Amino acid sequence: APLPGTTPLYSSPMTPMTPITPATPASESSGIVPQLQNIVSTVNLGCKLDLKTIALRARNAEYNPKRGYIRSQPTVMHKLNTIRSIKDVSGNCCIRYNRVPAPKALSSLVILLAIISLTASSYAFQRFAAVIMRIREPRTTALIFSSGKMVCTGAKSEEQSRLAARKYARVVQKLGFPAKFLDFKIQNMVGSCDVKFPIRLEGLVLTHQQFSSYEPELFPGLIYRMIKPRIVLLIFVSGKVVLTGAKVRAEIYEAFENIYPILKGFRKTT
Amino acid sequence: QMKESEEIHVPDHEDEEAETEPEEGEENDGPLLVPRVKVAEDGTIILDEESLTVEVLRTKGSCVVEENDPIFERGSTTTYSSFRKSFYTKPWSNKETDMFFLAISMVGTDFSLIGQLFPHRARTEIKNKFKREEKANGWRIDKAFKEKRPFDFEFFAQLLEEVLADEKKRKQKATKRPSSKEKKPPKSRKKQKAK
Amino acid sequence: FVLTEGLLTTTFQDEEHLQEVTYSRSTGQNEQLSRCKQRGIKRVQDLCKVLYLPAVFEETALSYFQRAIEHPSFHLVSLEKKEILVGCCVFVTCRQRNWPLTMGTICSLLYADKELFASVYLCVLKELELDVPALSLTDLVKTHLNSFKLFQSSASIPAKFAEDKEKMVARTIQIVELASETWLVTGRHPVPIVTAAAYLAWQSLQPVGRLTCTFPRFCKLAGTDLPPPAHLRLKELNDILLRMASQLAWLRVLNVDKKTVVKHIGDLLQHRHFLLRSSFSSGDTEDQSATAAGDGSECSPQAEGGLTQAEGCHPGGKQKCSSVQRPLLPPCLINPRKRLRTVPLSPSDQAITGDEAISDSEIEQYLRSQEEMQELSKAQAWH
DNA sequence: TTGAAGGGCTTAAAATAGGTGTGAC
DNA sequence: GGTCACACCTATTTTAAGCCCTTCAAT
Repeated sequence: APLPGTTPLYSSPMTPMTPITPATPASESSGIVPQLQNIVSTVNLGCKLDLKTIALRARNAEYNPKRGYIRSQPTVMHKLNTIRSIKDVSGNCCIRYNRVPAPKALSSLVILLAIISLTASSYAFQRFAAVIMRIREPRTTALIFSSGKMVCTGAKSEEQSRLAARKYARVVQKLGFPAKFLDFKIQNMVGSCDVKFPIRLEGLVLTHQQFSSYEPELFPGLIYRMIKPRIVLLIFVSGKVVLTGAKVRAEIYEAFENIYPILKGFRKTT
Repeated sequence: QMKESEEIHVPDHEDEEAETEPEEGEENDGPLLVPRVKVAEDGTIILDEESLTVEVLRTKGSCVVEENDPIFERGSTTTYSSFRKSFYTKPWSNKETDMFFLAISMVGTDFSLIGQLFPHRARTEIKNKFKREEKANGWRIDKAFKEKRPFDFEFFAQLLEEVLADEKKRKQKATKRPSSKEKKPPKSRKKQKAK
Repeated sequence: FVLTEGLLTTTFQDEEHLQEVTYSRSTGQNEQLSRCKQRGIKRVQDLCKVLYLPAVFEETALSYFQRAIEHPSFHLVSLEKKEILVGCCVFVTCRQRNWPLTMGTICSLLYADKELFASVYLCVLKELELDVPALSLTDLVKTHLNSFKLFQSSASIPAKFAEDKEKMVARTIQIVELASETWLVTGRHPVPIVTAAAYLAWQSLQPVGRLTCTFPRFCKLAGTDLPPPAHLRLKELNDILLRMASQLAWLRVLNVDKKTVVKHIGDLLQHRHFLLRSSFSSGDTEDQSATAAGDGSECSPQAEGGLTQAEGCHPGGKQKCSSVQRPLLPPCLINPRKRLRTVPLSPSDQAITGDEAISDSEIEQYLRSQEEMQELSKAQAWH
């Protein structure tokens, strides 16, 4: 598969390129290479972690395991008129203030009761049980679990994702945990590109109905579930395409080369 | 038909004072919608939670259809529903943005903790602000993270209060006297203030 | 055991029979076998009644519901979703028979959250592998206009505002088709398009006295909603009409503007194919047009370093468009929304192998010193 | 009174995981 | 009634274009 930055530039989109043999016949190649936008990977650090310690000692970390309840106070009435949100003891917002929808405005007492019931007891403020950690180089975010498993998101290449994951592991090590670096694996890749011509989605959904879902009432893009490779594509009228669900980048490239000739068939009114 | 509850999501209010009023709605439905509440001697509000909960669960989707005879015609008009649960985020002014970067340099990337420094902002607002600034002014994020400052809650709270009060004052002035084009000299942004 | 095994038959008699058996059995001896299923069946029937659907729809909807409720993917979902499932099955049935029911209508009947309905609906399509035709805009025009109160004068509708229904439907359909041909429909909510087209149709059928009636007032008269995107659709349609009008010599001398162009909609629609061809670059150059509107096709396939530059040249392209032969393109390509983008990979980023050494000092910038930790806990205690 | 602008939600994918909803055993 | 085996909420990332909502600027 062609590599984005290293391949000689194609002087013309339709010109078959010489150096690397594409999977498809040269005459059918799109000449367009999808760009990777996001990579999700997992690693097992191989030891149990105390997330509270990590959150306290790392200044690039965040952790809200669970909550307490806010007890209703006489000041609730006052708060109603002066603030825009109520936060729980961890500082997380549990209630936001906006305007009551006009047609079915609720009486303020009902609102107050709802707020009290939510803050007082019946609502459990579920929080996520992982440390959220960020580094700037490569710019990524990681979820670190007490089991020692870690998820790394936001990298734009496989190598970046691996390097970032190693840095997170080093931070954890430096905090005193015997972290290892086991089973690094790319779990998902997202790519995007532009075919440079508008696409009649309503025509495409007719001829590829078994793979497509196009519901403009719900989402402006057509959702195309390709079987081989098993990739989901979001196709937009503008000609922009998003590809996701890949484990390796070749799947993104292959899926795009598969869809390109199909899209070319719908650039004009059908 | 069927207006009442709308329930759980907690809409809210803020617009006006309601304080004075247990006006309550008699306009809304029937006997059961309003849960009972009483005020204890110390002022604590006590809610008959059970009634509220039951109410909410019941209205949540169950028998809408069978119990009324809506006159919906085919292709009817009422179709454009918008039960959206989106929340409006007040735009960040330049000075508040400066405070945001100050917070970053004080506590790092703990958005919940930063949220405690901004009483009027939710964690998601802080997180979105961070992501937005990362794309638009990534260098400022880097700079703020590297320039560590001592974490002084009181200092921050006081400074923020001043900034917000200032803004409010300015806004009122602007609305009352539109002529004054003073507004605010567009400084900041580049050089940051705050000691 | 499955009570409904073999239930998905195709004839009315079979289905009715099995349905009866199912109901009595489950109520009589096996009550717990899905209380929610029984309730769901009842709700499907009620919903069909409320919507005045033809009798045949009910059986189809019921068979979908039973298929769905027994499908492994829906066994363990929340009760709330199961109730929405009812609406999805009715909705699917309507779609398959080209009955123009919108999601908004069904959501308001079910008192359901639109986003939740949407997710259940997409799930049903995926899991049951259903092929559902798109909502037919032509059919939607007919039924949507049917609810307008414009077709006979009354206390609230002056005679000059009343319009013949057939004429109104015919012209609205033509305008919707024009919108579709000019990329105004793809990816957009259908109802606002119809609303905007109906307004233009109504004005154009008798411009005298109606030109001064605003869009919101029109909707109020007709007793219909005015969804926010309808304003945008109206603006886009006006833009197209003006462009078409500029091709006709006798209109050019009249100096038509966005208000007066409405008077000539009849003429414009008559020659719409010709006018579209001549007012935009011809059909086949769509690929050139894309090139003209976007950045050069040369620079984009590969160079991502050129991304920011490419954005920089958009304004130029836009201006070019507005003057002469603008290509016929979707509005989202003509007025690209400026969005923040992540900075692209720099060459040095691409050189990363993943095996680089990691310095201690780099890691240490992420750690709090002993003093910082004390400050932090002190501050939190205070709070 | 209008619009424009800005921010946040929708859709897809994938791993991580506790607590709880759900219904058949 | 307890077990089982999922659902599914919270959270993270990233692109696409449309819609919704609020605020503020000109007319």
